[in-house]
Amino acid sequence: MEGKEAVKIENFVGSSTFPDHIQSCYSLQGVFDFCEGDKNSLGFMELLGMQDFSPSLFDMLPVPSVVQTAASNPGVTKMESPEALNQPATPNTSSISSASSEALNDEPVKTVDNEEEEQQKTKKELKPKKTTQKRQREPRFAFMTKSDVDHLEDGYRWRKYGQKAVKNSPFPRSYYRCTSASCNVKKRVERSFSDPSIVVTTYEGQHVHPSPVMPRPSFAGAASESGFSATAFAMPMQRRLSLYQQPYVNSFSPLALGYNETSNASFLHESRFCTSQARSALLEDHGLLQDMLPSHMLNE
DNA sequence: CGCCTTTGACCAGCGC
DNA sequence: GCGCTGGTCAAAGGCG
Repeated sequence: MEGKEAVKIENFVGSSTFPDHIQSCYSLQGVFDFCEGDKNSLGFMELLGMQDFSPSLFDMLPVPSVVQTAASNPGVTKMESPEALNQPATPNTSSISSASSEALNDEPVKTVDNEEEEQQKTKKELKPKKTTQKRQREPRFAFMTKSDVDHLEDGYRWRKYGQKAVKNSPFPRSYYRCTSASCNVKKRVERSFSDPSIVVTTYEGQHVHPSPVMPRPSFAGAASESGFSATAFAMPMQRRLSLYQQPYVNSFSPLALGYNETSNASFLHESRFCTSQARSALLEDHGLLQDMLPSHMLNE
């Protein structure tokens, strides 16, 4: 990913607890500005320490990335950084969230195995349950999506392993785990208390495998779901929203002007780019996109 | 039959 | 120490 697609993440203040963030993020209109291009700013992937994706995963995906227009409809489908309070603000971006610093590297790789074994031992003695070691936290990324469905299609297969009522929210929180063996990515899905139409998804961890889900012939860019080189990307979701989701149009996007949501796959993909300059850069840099976008879009 | 969801119980962390 | 809450487990059941 290039810096030109940097995410603008404003400083979040306050708690690091998720619910609080949901609140605060949601209320933060314009948390992400799409059009103020600071090409030097760090992009989302940089935040994640994934600078080696080239072209960026985002750009490879023709999938509708629902980008929220902070101006007209606050809080919808924004990426959040609920737990990235320590991350440097990265001016400029669109649908992105941020890495949680809380667990990024504080995980002493050291004797995790040993610890785990010990703990498993002790726990088995107590109860044949729970193999959790000292609750290690993976980097987490959260973002909001306006959607009717809770579980958004993101190209990966998930198994629901729990659901809990959340305090101060009438909506339960669902817990999903990537079904791929050896991939311990998890995600939590819940609806925003303040706006039930908004789904807050929190990814935790990074996929260590390509997206296993073959595309349903949904989008024009059906390749989307599979073409995703999910090398280590935990939250492709913002790029792969299913048709169930109400596409959110980034009103800042020049493409949005001539495109409506019916062509969401292409449009939304583009929606991150706010200036024609950025767009042309996109077209130059990412030939892939050219294959995927309707020609008339490219001409625009 | 395999995979998934549901759901109640359990556990750990945290605040009081 | 106790209670609350979030997170996870695992049995049971459903579905294709």
